[in-house]
Amino acid sequence: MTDVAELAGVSQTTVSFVMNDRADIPVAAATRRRILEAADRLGYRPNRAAQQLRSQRPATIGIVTRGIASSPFAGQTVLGAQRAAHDAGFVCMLVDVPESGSSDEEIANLVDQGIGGVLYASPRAGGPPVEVSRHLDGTRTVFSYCWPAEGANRATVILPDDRSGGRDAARMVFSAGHRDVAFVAGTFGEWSTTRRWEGLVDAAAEVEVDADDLDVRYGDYSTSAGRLLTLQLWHEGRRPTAIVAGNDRMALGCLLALHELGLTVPGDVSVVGFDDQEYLASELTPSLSTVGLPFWEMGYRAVRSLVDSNYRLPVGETFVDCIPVSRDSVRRLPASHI
Amino acid sequence: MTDVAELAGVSQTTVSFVMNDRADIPVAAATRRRILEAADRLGYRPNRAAQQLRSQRPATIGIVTRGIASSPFAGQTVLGAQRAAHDAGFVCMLVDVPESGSSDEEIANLVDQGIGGVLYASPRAGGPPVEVSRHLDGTRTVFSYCWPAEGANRATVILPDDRSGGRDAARMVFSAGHRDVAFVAGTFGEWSTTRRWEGLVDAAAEVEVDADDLDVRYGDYSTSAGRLLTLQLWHEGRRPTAIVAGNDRMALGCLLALHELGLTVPGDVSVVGFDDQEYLASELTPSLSTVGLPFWEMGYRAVRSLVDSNYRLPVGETFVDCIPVSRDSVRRLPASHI
DNA sequence: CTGAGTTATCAATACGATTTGATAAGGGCC
DNA sequence: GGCCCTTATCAAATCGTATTGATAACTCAG
Repeated sequence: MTDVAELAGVSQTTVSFVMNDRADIPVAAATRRRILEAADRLGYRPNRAAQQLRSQRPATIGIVTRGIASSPFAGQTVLGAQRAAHDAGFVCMLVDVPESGSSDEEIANLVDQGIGGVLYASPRAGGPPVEVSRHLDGTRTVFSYCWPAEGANRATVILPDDRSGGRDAARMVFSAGHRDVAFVAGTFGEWSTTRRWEGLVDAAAEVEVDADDLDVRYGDYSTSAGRLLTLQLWHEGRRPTAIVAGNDRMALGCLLALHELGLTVPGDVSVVGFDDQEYLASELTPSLSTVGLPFWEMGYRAVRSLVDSNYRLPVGETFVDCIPVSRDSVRRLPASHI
Repeated sequence: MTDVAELAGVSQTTVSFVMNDRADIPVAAATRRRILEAADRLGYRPNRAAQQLRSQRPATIGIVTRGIASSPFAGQTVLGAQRAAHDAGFVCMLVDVPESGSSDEEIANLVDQGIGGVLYASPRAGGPPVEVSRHLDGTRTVFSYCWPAEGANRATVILPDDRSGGRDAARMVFSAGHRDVAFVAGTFGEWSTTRRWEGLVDAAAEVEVDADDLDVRYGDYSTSAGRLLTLQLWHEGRRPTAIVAGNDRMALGCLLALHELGLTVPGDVSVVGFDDQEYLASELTPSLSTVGLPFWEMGYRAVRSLVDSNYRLPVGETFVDCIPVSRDSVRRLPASHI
């Protein structure tokens, strides 16, 4: 910056004013031009460390992910977060932590960076609540698809609206005329599982189907569980015309099981998934009707709330709508069938 | 730090020496203890910006990923990278860029941070070569599973050994007695596809199978391509006893197709995948024998080479072994069958 | 012509650490 | 005792920027 000042024949102070586009300080147009030219010629780039040291204003956002590696989804959250950070002139620092265990040191490292806030992102609502490191005590934190172990009611949490998502999924089959529907669900008791089930019940009520007539079986969100539960249904003599699966992997399991049973999808049975998992849902045969989770938007809104004072997420839970995607795995039943 | 010095009754200089564990400067044990105690009491944490400004030593590594969001693999690279960075006291800054298009500004941002080096990570060798931003000119860069568009021969590149991986995959079926093997391959001409094919030919030679007797068909690494190519094989009257698929998604396509054809896996046909894709390979029925890619190690070694001067990746290509995983989708043929 | 207000610029300081060069005290040797 | 070497400590300079308070030149109303 001193070099630029010298080349432009002004003081370093003035250069700083120009570089920061300070509206409250007038700089002659000619001077401004000379400075910008000099900066350009010298390829001047600001020294972030110096900026930060002097201004004390944070310029980076910490993203703490639980299991980015194991999930095809966490990445979307990170992308949304990055966009929001970038829009506000922030940069992102990423730390991945195991689902349990504190990684205290990593977090401390992050905080030392002079962070403007932290996004704590999980790819799913399962697993234990987040043990928040003490090092984050003075730092604004937003939780995405997870809750802190302590003070969850005072935390800012952003969540997909799994309930309305479940409703969306169920409507896909109900509106196609199906009435005998099975729910091949994920892990029993897990937040998302319960919410999706509630949504399914909502949708059933809309078409005057009694919730008790819905056959629900719980597994663990894996492909093999989807397959086994489906086989189990048939072995018990149940013959639903449609299956709503807990997620796309389970839906794949359903597909495999139905194949084994000599049934076709959607000819004999319709199947709906959940997640709109990349490289999976759209590629299966038939392509899977499913409900996508709004990870990108969750990441975006969470971080925007950290960097943009005109935009604040409220304390408590904020829900973001899921994104239903209609594809080929649902067949409309002929009217006579109903 | 000044506070710590005051509380401990020493100069700030001495505190700095203790905090940095400087071996070349002797500090009395008692003094050291007093300082550490004071630091602990005050909850002292160093100001990274100040450290960096003064020392001019970089403390962060930039990770540029192409498409972290869309891939279940990139995450592993990031994890390995993070471990290596952390081990050397570095922290990671992450930027995701679209596969084509420069994201110049994001990269400039990264470099301004005072970066110690950059890892350019792609989840697959496909796509166009990386257009490296000019802003990275003075920065040491390592490429993982991709090459720079310019000066590729002078770049440091770390790659999975897809050829030996292909060999591993093929050996799984050859050593189980299969001789009539089809290769349901990925995108034609793509680096990985070619290398895997070469490996397959290597393995064929080992058991004296002529490469011309291998039936190879190219698709695009998608599940639906795997399915269509498999159906096509059978429609043309081919009856291989084993299929080596270009990746796990294609292997899944094979499974689906074989189901449709009324065949069982591995009873009638054995299938081998590639990637050991999380949530997929191990969950299918039968669980998929496959070959994992060493993403974690690639990330680790790449970044270690940036932060640890005792460990340097050579200029040019470095290959890391793939990780064969034997599961249930391959059946050993009875000896009489051969 | 004067004083106040505006415009354009700068000198000096502070941010919190690292690093350099200096100083003082103690020990060993002749 | 004088000299040198080692040990233990510190004062001061420095990194590159943002910020504050001052200054000089100019404008304009009275």
